Formats: sequence, structure tokens, C-alpha cells
Amino acid sequence: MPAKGARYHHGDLRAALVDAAVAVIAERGVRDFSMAEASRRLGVTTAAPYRHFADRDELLAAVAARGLEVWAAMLSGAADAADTPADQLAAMAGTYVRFAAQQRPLFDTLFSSGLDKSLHPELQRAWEPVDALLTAVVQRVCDDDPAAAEALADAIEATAHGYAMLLTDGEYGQGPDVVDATADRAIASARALIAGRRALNTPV
Amino acid sequence: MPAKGARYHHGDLRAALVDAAVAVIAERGVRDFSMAEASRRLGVTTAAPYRHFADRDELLAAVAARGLEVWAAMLSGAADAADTPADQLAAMAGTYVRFAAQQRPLFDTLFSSGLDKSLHPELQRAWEPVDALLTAVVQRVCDDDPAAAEALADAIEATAHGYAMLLTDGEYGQGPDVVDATADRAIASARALIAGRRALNTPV
DNA sequence: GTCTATATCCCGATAGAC
DNA sequence: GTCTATCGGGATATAGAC
Repeated sequence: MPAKGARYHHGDLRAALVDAAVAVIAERGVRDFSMAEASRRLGVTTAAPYRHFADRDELLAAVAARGLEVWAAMLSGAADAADTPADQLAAMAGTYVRFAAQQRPLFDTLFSSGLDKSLHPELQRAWEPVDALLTAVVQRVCDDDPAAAEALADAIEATAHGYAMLLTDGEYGQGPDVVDATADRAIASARALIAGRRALNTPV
Repeated sequence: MPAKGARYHHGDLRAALVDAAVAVIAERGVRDFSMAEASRRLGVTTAAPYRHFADRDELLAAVAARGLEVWAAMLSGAADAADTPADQLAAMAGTYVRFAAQQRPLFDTLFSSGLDKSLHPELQRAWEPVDALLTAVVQRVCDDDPAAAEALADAIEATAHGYAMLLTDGEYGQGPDVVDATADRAIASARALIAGRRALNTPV
């Protein structure tokens, strides 16, 4: 880690920019992230980043890709710590919420930055491990029925996403206790969806 | 409706600005909404809005308040069209998703504008009818258990919100058929949560 | 209640020197 | 690979005339 004020003339500016971007997003929100501010923090000029990223979105995409690595690791750990497939699925729902709260700049970059995934193939690839984890677990819950598995995966993903968004929006208040309570509710909701999953494949 | 290019020297600029803001948000997204652009569309100068709104956020709050009126009307209609409390609840989940898709500028202003509700009491009041509708219906499903009712309301709200956010994010693709399919999934998920609701109040 | 004009600030991105 | 310098654009908000 270079000292404060150090320059990045040695090829690590790209990585340093991703770090700086996360810090800026943490303080000002994704919405107000700017290349200029990230550059200032590193003591480089506003022109420097453009040697490493074509534009602002490309830097944000790199942040998002890092987010997906962290997230995949968290989800994988949560799944490993549970015994039954149903418990694994529930644990992943809780982890979804905890990731949003504990890694807010990364979560916000993934879901509130306005990034168009289809314009960043690197980002599409980075999603695959996360998708694969959820798919694998849900298939073990509904091992004989692919349609049921897909509906259940979507439902649990939507529920966890909703709790995570409402939590980060401040809808439930602030503080670590609120994070815990919300994660618990996501876990309980996942269990309720599993228990009532017959209704998921009943036509409306 | 004034003709194109007409001026607003007669006291209706405030309402016209709200309309213009919705149009701007529809075309450029909440994130890129600006007072200046709304003013341009109405043929007034960028200074004019400040007679009616203290700042940008106050205009956005007015848009959000209108959104909540529209939403409450939709939810109320959906509840009236169903028979059993459970069906009403499910219908409201579907309506949540349809509102997001059909009134996207309003939905985005409510949930993706970065508005701080606590700074706009007018907005807090505008939430009450929506909250009341959900609370009333959920209590009829769990008529003897307030704790269960609260957990179920939160779970259904989170699930509908998640489907709505992922839909507007483009996660499910585009088009009216996608909207229908997502609304149906929200309805089915609500039914699954109701069916499995015993798990909602089981400690993790 | 709106207009003209302006102060002030920020951003993204590029050209060309080193 | 970074710097200097800059272009060109857009925003919020205010002061004072009408």
C-alpha cells in the first residue's frame, strides 16, 4: 500500500482507481461518483484514469465485477455452513441482505449505478458464479422439477433483493440490529416460500 | 392544456412543472432529471421554478407525492376486485409490479431518486394511504395475530418490491409480456408466502 | 410571478508535451 | 503512463429589473 500522496507511476493505478472508486462511492453514493474525485484522492490528474478505463462506466463496471467476486465468496461460505438444501437456500437469502449492508458501495454499484450489463461482457461473466451458486442449491431443493426450481429461485431472489433494497433505502431504519433483523426476515421468508412453493407453479 | 410554447404567467406553473418533471424523468431517468430541462420544456427560464419549489428535491418530492396518489388508487382498485383477503393480498402484489412498469417515472422517483423521506413531511403523509391499504388487508388474513400480520406484510412487500426493482432494472428483459409474467410471479409468490407463513414467525 | 443575467461550481473527455 | 492545459458542456441557485 503506497503512502498517502504517493504517485502511481508503476502500473498499479488501475487497481488503485478501483479502490478509490469504492471509497468515493461509500462516501458520496454511486450517483455522485466521479472520475475527477477518484483521481484527486490518488493525487493523479483527471486525465490519468483514461489510460486504464475508456470512460466512467468502465471503471464502475470494474467495481461491480469486484463486488460479484466478494459476493460469490460470501454466498459460497453461507451455503457451506448449512446442512440441508433448504437451509442452504435460506442462508443464501440472509447473505444477500448482509452483503448489501456490509458491502454497500459494491451492492449499490451492482444495482443502482445505472450500468447496462449488456454493454460490459466482463460484467456478464462475473455474474455467472453467483447465478450458478443459486441455481445449484435450488435444484437440490426441487430435484425433480426444473420449472419449480426456476420459479423458486426467482421468488427467493426477488424477496432477498426487496429486503436488501428496502434496507439500504433506510426503510427499516439504521444500525447493525436492523441489518440482523432484516437478514433474519429474509431467511424466514425463504423458508416460507419453500414451504408454500406449491403455489409458485399454480397458474393465476 | 396550454399550447406548445405558451407561457405560464397565470399561476399554473407549479402543476405544469410536476407534469414536465414526469416527462423528463420518463425520457432521461430520475438520475438525470434537472430543473433546467424541465424549465426548458415549458418555455420558462431556469429561475422560474424557484418561486414554486425551494430546490430540486422539493420538486421531486411533489412528483413522488403524486406517484403515491396514483399508486394508492391502483392498489385500492385491485383489492376491491378480489374476494378473499388472501386474493386481495396477492392482487396487491401483482399491482405493485404493474405500477412499477406502467408508471415508471413515478416508481423511480419514489425508490431511485435518492430522496430522503424524512426531509419531506408532505411525502411522509402521502405514504399513509398506501401503508394503510396493505396493513388493512394483511390483518384480515392474520386476524388474530398482529405479529404474524406484520411479518407477512413485510415479506410480501419485500417480494413485490424485489420483483418490481429487478423488472425495471431490465433483469427479466423488456416488453409487455415480461411485465405480465413478472406480475403473475409476484402474485404466485404472495400466495406461497401466505401458504407457508407459519415459517415467518419461527425464530431462525 | 417571470425574465435577464450571472456567479459558481462541477463534470467528462481530449490533445500534445514529457 | 502521467502531466499540463483546455474545450465544451451542464447544473443549481441568486440578484435585481419588470
